[in-house]
Amino acid sequence: MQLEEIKSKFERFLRQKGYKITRGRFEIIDKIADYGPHFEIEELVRWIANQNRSIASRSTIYRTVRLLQEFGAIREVIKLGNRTIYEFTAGKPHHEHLICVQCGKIIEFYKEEIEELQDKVCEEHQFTPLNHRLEIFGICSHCKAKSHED
Amino acid sequence: MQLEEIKSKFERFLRQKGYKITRGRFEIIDKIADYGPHFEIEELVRWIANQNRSIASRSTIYRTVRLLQEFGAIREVIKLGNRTIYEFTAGKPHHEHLICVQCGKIIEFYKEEIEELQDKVCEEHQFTPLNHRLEIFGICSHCKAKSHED
DNA sequence: TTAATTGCAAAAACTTTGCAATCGG
DNA sequence: CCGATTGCAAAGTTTTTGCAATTAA
Repeated sequence: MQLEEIKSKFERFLRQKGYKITRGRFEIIDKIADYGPHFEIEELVRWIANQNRSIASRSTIYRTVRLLQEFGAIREVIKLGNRTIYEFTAGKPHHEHLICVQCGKIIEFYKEEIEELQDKVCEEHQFTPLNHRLEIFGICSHCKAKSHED
Repeated sequence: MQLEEIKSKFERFLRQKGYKITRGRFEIIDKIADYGPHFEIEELVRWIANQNRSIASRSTIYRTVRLLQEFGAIREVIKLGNRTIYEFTAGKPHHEHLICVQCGKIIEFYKEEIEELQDKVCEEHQFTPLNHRLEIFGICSHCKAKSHED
């Protein structure tokens, strides 16, 4: 999905909720898209603050991230210790993550069968799933190779 | 695994690390075992503080929870918003969780095939898994039934 | 006009830490 | 005795919020 498409869908979302279309909100989307697929809020706050023209305060960024989660463009994908890593899903299909605990590298994957098995488990428990998150923590191939050098 | 067995393994763990065997640490294990399988730290701190004989301060509880995680008796199993729910795994076999976002109910499940598929994914990425967490958020059967009453 | 939004600073919630006193081995 | 542990209070992080000024509709 194109960025412009997301923004116009977000605009519709805001209208439908009775919220206002402000420049700040859309500039934050641009910045998040620029930043890359994964970010932590404080990281984003500092990054935005360090740019020549500041577009939004810390509170507005926090509030907008919450709004974008509600809208569905952003997801909390990794919870590691006290850190939360968000993903700008931007219409990307659903997927899970491998996280290298050594270098922080994030690898995305999708396994249809895992999804199906989850649905099965939910059925067995008469549980209606809304969303899920699978995080696999470990060591990536690069870090493993590096540790063998010693 | 029996509580006493866990405690004696923990004792060995402490010795092996050059740490000390203190009464506080073992009383905290007892309290966690008493509390139930899932807890949040602040909840536990308040619960312990409200008992006639206080056994450990907030810092000691935080420090001991960290130690027990290192030891492997405790796991961070659910990360929801800014909350962290720990589990006293106590030698229970590995499993994942369904979390009802309405009432907070936690249902444990285990699906061998999901585990196998995860291993397969890791192999495909030459990724060495250390641990993982699968959280499925949704509505439990009880809450669904209740919402149909209206 | 009027209701939502923003920025700021303050507060809240959670967690870690420095330090002096204490305790275990 | 020596080094680890504890409790306390202080500080660190991350996130939320009250409020007055501003802005969108």
